[in-house]
Amino acid sequence: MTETDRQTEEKIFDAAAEVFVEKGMDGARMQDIADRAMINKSLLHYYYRTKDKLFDAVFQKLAGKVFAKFAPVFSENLTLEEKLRFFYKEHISFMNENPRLPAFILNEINRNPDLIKRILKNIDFEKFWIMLETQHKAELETYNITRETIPQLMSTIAAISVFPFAARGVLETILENAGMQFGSYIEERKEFAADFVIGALRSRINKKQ
Amino acid sequence: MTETDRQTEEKIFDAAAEVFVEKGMDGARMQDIADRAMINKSLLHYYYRTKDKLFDAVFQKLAGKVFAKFAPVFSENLTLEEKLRFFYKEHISFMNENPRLPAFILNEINRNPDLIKRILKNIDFEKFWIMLETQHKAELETYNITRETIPQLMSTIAAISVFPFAARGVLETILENAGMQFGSYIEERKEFAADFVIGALRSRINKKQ
DNA sequence: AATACTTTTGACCACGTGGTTAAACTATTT
DNA sequence: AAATAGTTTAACCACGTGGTCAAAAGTATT
Repeated sequence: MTETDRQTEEKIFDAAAEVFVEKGMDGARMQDIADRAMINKSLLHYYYRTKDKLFDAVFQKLAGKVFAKFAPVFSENLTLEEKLRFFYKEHISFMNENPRLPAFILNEINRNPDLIKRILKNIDFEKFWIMLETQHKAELETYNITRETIPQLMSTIAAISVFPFAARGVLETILENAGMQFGSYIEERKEFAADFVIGALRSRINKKQ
Repeated sequence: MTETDRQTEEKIFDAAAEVFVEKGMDGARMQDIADRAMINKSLLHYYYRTKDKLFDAVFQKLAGKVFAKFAPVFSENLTLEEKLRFFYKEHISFMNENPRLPAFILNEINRNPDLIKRILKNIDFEKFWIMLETQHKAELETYNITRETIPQLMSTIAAISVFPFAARGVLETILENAGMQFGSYIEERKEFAADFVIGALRSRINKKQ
């Protein structure tokens, strides 16, 4: 099977993913997708009956991929601090290869909050906490991390890696003014992020409230 | 410009701001804006000739307001740590009153990066750094903050307050699963964010590299 | 009261949109 | 080879879109 013989459905999906990520659901045009897939517009409707269904297929797959990227950290046999370094290295690298994905997903969820529920409803956060607790009981105590502080902590950890991509346009302009490149900022960030969070965690030692 | 002029123009602007923030540029409809302003659609075009011009007016004003919120921190006579606490309290409160603003602005910039250049080009970041250096010379040295580390630091500080609003849909769903409210999460965050950053900064003391 | 000017309206338009349909083409089965 | 089922296409459509325009309504000036 040659390059051009790729299955039509796959060609459509890839083209749709490109256009949707670039323009968003509202800004995307079926004709644009058809053009990029180098097929007739009617074929879109033959494989995915409506724009909504096509968007849904694309979103579910891409969003699933992104959220899955948070998981493998827990299968590694590392200390909490090592896991943090591992996470930022992996996660920022992944996002750097798909730089528009975070903003796309966050924005579409903002447009239609139901989109995310299907993806997250399968995740058992209680189980996740138990796993964390059994793997890192001592460390959690040391850092004074409890079930109650998890949301603040986790959202902060995610914020530090995701935000630069969600706010890429702003950041690029500011960095440019300072004579820096977004690319090297991102490279730096892998280490900076881990150092920053680990520093914040260590400062919690012996500060039970 | 008469009294009724201002009223109409203001009514249009407010309605447009609502719709644009809610639906984004692509998703917004001129008819929808006219309906909310309770006027004829033609009147939109009478005051703001095109959708683009109307959007531009709205975006420039809202974005300007948001970025201006970062400034007043520097006019206060406080230590760096106090300023951080002050900033998070003020900034998160402001965003909580306009919860869709951050996602809207970030997304529209992502759609059209030129939008932000007009706003940021007037800001002199060199002057900003000099101000910071003169106000907090000793502290910057203590925390080992240099001109080079500023972008990483500042983007991290912003990330921690902005991200929860940009990712509100995801966060709300996750918090719900854990039996928590977004509102109380945000209230907690004002203090958590400051503690976290201050902790990270303190861990930099005597760690010159 | 008449005039000139501004604001508001309804009717209208060209165009791009997502979507449909019937026919043409291709592969598979009989 | 013929019939059948699946794939692809061009032509088409209803509709919503941003935008226009001339006339009406309202207001200020003379």
